[in-house]
Amino acid sequence: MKDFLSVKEFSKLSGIEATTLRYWDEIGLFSPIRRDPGNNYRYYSPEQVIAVNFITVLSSLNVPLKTIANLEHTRTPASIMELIDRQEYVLDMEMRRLHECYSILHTRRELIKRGMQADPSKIELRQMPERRLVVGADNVFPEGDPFYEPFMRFCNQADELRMNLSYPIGGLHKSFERFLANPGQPDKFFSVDPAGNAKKEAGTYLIGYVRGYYGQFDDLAQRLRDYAAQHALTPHGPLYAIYLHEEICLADPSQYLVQVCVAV
Amino acid sequence: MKDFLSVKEFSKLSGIEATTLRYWDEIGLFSPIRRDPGNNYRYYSPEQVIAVNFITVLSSLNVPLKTIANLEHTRTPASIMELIDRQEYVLDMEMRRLHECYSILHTRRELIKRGMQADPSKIELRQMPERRLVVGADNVFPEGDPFYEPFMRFCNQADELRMNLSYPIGGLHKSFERFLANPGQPDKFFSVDPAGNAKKEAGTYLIGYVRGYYGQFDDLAQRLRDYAAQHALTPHGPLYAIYLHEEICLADPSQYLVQVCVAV
DNA sequence: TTGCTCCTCACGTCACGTGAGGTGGC
DNA sequence: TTGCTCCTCACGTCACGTGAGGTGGC
Repeated sequence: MKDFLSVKEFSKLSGIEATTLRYWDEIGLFSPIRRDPGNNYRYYSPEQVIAVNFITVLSSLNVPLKTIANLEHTRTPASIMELIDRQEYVLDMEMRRLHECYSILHTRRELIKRGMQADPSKIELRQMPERRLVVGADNVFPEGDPFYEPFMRFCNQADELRMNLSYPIGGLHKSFERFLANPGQPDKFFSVDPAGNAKKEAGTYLIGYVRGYYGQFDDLAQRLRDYAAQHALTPHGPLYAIYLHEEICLADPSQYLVQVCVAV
Repeated sequence: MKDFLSVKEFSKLSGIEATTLRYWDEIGLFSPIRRDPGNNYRYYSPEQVIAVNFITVLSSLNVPLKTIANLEHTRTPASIMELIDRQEYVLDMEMRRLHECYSILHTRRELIKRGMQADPSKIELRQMPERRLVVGADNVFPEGDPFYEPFMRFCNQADELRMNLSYPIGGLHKSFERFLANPGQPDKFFSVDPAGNAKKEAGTYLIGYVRGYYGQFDDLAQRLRDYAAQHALTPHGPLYAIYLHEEICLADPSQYLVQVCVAV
């Protein structure tokens, strides 16, 4: 059998597992050009590496093996073109998706890191860069449960606002005064999406941290006000509460870490 | 159960199939915050949409559910960061891979289309743009089988030359004269990789097509020579035989379509 | 003879999908 | 009562992976 390759040889040449080659043969996707009539050994030709490489490209793109098998059985230039056309579109979508995932993970990591470095006991004054956001509609807080309804409404806006809820989220208070009056009830929710249509402006911010569930800022509100008074600072513009460590990082809601910042 | 969401409601909010939510509950990856003690109904809280969205991002990146489950059970900022670090690397690799697949499909489609438009009976003169290639080592043709050994050697160089054999391939003859003398035995093989380190120069090329297996150019060689003589053209530089429709497009090797071109 | 490769067959795995049969809420 | 949703349990699916037991080539 000098001019043919055994399963192992062909496996090495093509980079495909021998067990996969047997499976592909079994389902009729890709078979060796000959079988030894005596011992049933599979023998491939070197040229088959071209066809099998094309199959691996498609299968690595999650094209169902049945679809590829159909293609292999008809084998006309037109049908190949058609599949490639479709796949180029799918690939384009997939690459956009991966880009979005990258952006989601990156944004999350940045915020988690910020939370790990934060000292919840301190108020600080720092320059913050611009940050893009997608901001939801005005919240309406009913009696009773403080978060359920407005948060639900925010989530339901996701589609409409082309908002991806995998990004970190936060609450926006229209002014420092409104925060002081109702620290647990943000006027809007937002998601920290770097492709957002709204932005938190760059500038000097008064920053505080607090541990606890979304609604518990009572102590921090006072501390921020005192700090601002002592340093003769006038908060202006909206106040942002970004949930750095929540559900994802910590099982215990009382340990959630929130960063609160307002421009001064 | 006003403040809780049923499986269907949570499914709609999160975009995750109800059956998937049940499966994730079953394997201990993600469970509703409460169960009705009477009928065992699952009830989710709206806040859980944050955690589940993070899970879907990871699972859509093919992180094993067990890995995600471990993460969910420890839930520390440091362990999340570690996973995100790894995933950013994996994502980077994956995006490069998809880019390569896109390039492979695109290059193949271009050549297949060219083949569909070609008229094998005609010789033509055309301007061709530069094309990148990865060229293998010099072929050595032994007696007997004309293709097996050199083609095998070419395939085995793939790793070393960082050559991806999923791109279309072809044969290179160092000169028109060498092609005339031995049309079936190219001096080198090459792969049509747009990121290749070698190139086929842009310029005016004498182009012919032929149907048949890699080695059968006898008629075409003469026709090209006659055409060149009649039009007072002097072929120079290497001759390229690009296999437009082979194994992938056509089951019958006698119908393979090869484009032969040489600069004039 | 020894070690290696090859074969088939059966069963496992992962992340669900699909009914089947039955209960519960408005 | 009707229609809808929910439940569990069992089995199917896709693309392999993993031995188990046995044969064949150098």
